[in-house]
Amino acid sequence: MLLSIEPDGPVPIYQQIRDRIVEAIARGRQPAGSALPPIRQLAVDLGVNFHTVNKGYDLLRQEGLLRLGRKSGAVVRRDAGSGPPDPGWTQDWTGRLRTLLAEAAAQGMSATDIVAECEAAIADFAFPAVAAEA
Amino acid sequence: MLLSIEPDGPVPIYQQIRDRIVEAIARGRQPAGSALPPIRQLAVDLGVNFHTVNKGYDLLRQEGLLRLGRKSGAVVRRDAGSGPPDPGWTQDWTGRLRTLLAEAAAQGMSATDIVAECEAAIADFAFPAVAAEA
DNA sequence: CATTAGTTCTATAATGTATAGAACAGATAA
DNA sequence: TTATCTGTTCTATACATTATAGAACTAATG
Repeated sequence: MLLSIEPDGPVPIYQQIRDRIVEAIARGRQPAGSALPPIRQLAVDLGVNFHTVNKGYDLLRQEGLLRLGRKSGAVVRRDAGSGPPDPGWTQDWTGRLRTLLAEAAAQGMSATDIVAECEAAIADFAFPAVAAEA
Repeated sequence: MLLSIEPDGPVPIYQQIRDRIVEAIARGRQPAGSALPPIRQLAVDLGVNFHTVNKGYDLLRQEGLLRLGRKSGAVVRRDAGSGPPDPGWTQDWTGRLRTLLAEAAAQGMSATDIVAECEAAIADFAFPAVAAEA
């Protein structure tokens, strides 16, 4: 199964679809150029309406991560090796990051634990091989 | 001004109120035991309905960060020095963290830049002084 | 030309958000 | 006691979002 969804959760289905695909891209399971399932097919697989999948794909297109074509279908447009992100996006993302990390600090998580969780998450991602490693 | 709000933004007002207070707690500007403005007063200051503020406060109460009393008002219940967070909360938070960091990786941000942003955010927080520092 | 797959349109039901007003329940102070 | 302050609960309305449903359209491919 490419995607797993919680239909009765608090987060909207189209948002879950978007999130799972973003994670798949970050982990290298969907590199730039790879194809995603057609809207209608994925909708059947997940047991949801095809408009819901369309909304998730369209979100990814707005974020620059997907290219949608008539017959070409949904193709990944960006991944970890596609160059630096848009400055406007970075500013927005930083704000969301600070809110999320602030929540951890307020809940009593230590600074070292927070950093450890961040590094553990990053360890699962597929970054392009750097020229100078040694 | 204790709080600033974007009324026409995509994120709900009650969520913004919750987020700003979480950040204030993490930064030590609202330590455990400190009082927040009364619901009706903050509503006037922000120019929103008092039910909206109530919803934000109630969210923080559900998260264990606020204690709400009849006359005592809204008082911060937890901060960075109140001990380790709930395991169930940690699991949920880790999932949200991974999604957010995956977005950065998919957008082309490097691993070192991501870690740097995390550490920059944490640098603004007020963690309790550790016994062994040297 | 037929097929495929995304796109656009209307429509409906359910849920979430924000506002509004009223009343209630404790706790404190005059 | 009485008045005041504070969170709490209730109904109600208006608007936006979410999810479903069906139909038709557009462009590219075989």
